Amino acid sequence: MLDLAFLRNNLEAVEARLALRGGDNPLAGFRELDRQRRAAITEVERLKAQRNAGSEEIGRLRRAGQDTAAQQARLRELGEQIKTLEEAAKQHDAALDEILRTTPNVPHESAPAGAGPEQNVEVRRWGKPREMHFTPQAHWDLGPSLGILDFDRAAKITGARFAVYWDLGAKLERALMNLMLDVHTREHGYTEVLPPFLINSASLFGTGQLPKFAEDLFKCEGHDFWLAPTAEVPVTNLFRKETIPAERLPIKIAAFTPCFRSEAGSYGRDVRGIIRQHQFQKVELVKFARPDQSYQELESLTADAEDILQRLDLPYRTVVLCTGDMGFSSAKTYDIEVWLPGLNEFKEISSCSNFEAFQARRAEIRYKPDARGKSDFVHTLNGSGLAIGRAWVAIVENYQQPDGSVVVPDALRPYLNAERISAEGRAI
RNA sequence: GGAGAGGUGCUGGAGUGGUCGAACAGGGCUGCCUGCUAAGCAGUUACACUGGCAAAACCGGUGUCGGGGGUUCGAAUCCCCCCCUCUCCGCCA
Repeated sequence: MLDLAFLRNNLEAVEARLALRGGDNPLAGFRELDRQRRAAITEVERLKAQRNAGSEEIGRLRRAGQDTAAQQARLRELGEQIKTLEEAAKQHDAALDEILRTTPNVPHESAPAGAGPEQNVEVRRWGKPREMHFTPQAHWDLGPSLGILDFDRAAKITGARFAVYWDLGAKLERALMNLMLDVHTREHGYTEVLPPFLINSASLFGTGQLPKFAEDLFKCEGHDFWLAPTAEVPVTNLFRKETIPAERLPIKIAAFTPCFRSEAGSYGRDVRGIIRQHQFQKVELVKFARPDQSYQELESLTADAEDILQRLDLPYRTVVLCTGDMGFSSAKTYDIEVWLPGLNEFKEISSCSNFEAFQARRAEIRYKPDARGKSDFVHTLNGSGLAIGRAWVAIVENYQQPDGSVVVPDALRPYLNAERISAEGRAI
C-alpha cells in the first residue's frame, strides 16, 4: 500500500512510474475521489463536533437539575443527519480504499523498464552447464524410472499437479531442506522459524496476496483460513501491528514450509513434472530492515540464496526483473534461475524482493529509530532460499549419468548418506 | 464441541451511561539537582484520519479501551454477533 499523503503530493510522478508496469492506470480516479472523500469527512466531523458539544451541555444541565427535552430532540435530529452523511462518507472512503489496496508498489529506479520477461536483465552468471555426451533426460522421465517419483499414485490419492516421492526421492527432498536451513542459520545468521501453514485473511492482506489474488490461493471451507502460498506470508506477519526497536534490525528469519498454490490461469504451463505443483516445499528467507539499509540487505539476501546453488555446484544466472514482470508488492526483484539440462533452459528457483514499506504499511510493521524519535515503517524483504522441489529437479537433471544413475553432490552426501543413486534407485 | 473467567495506554492496574484518551503505580523521554551513579523535584509520554497551509512546526476537530453492529442527546461502561487468552469437561496426536 502506498502512503496517502505521499500519493496526494506526488501523484503524477507515481503514475508515471506505475505506467512502467503496464496495464491501466490504477490511480485514474484518485484525485477526484480524494477530494470528495475529504469534503464528506469535513462535513461529518463538523456535525459530530456540534453533537458532542450539545451532549456535554445536556450533562451540565442535568446535573443542575434542568429539563433537557428540547436539546435532546434537537440532537436526535442532528444524529439522523450525521447518519445519512456518514453513509455517503463511508462510500467515498471505501472507494478510495479500494484504489489504495489494489494499486501495486512503485518500482525502484534501479529496476529496468520493460514490458515482460524478455526485458529482464541478466546481472551475473555462475558455473558452466556440464558437458553431457548423451541426451539428458527430463526429471519427469528420470524420476519415475528411478522409482523415486510417482505421479500416477499422486493423481489417484489427490489429483493432477501433485507428486509422491519414494525412498531416496523423499530423502533427497529432506536432505535439501536440512542443508538449506543449516547453511542459513549457522553461516548466514538467520533465525529458524516454523510457522503455521494455515493463515488468516488479515495476514494475506498484509503481504499483498489479498484482495487481488484470491484466485491463486486455496481456502478452507467454513473458516477464515487459507493454505499458505509461501512462508513469506506467516513470517512477514509475525510482526504485524508491532513496533520493533531499532537495535533489533535487521531481523533475519529462515523458515521451511510447504506452499500451496491453485495455479489458476497457468493451465498450459509446465504441465509435466514437478516444476509447477499445487504443493511444494520451500525454505524462505525474510528480512525486516531499516529503510536506509534495505537495498544492501537485498543484495546480501540474494547472495545467501545463490550460495546454496554454489554449494550444490549447480550453474545459474541471476536476472533483475524489469518493471513489467515484477510482482504486485515488490519494488525490486532478482530472480535466480538454475540450469536444467533436461529442459535445456534456465528455470526460476528463487525470487528475492525488496518491498520497501509497501507491506509494512499494510501490515503496520514499524520500528523506532531511537527512544525520542517517531516510529516509522520498516522495509520488508524476502526470497526463496531455495524452492526445494526445483532444487530436487536441478540435482537429478544436472547430476544424471549416461547409465541412468544420479551422482549426489558433495554437499548433500552427509545428509543423504549416499554418493550416488543407482539406476535402480538404490543408495550407493 | 460444552461450561466458566477474562481481553483497557509501553507495562501493571482502576474505571458499570455524562466534562474519560482514560485514576494510580511503574517504565521511557526532557529539564533541574548531583563530582559520578542512585535517590529526589518538575514537565512530558499512543495512533490514524482531517481542517487551518503548498509543506514543516504548531493549533483545532473526529475516531480509536479485542473486532464489528445496535440502544442513547451522550457508551470503556448497556444489548447482539464474532475473535483471542486462561481454567475445567469431552475428544484427540
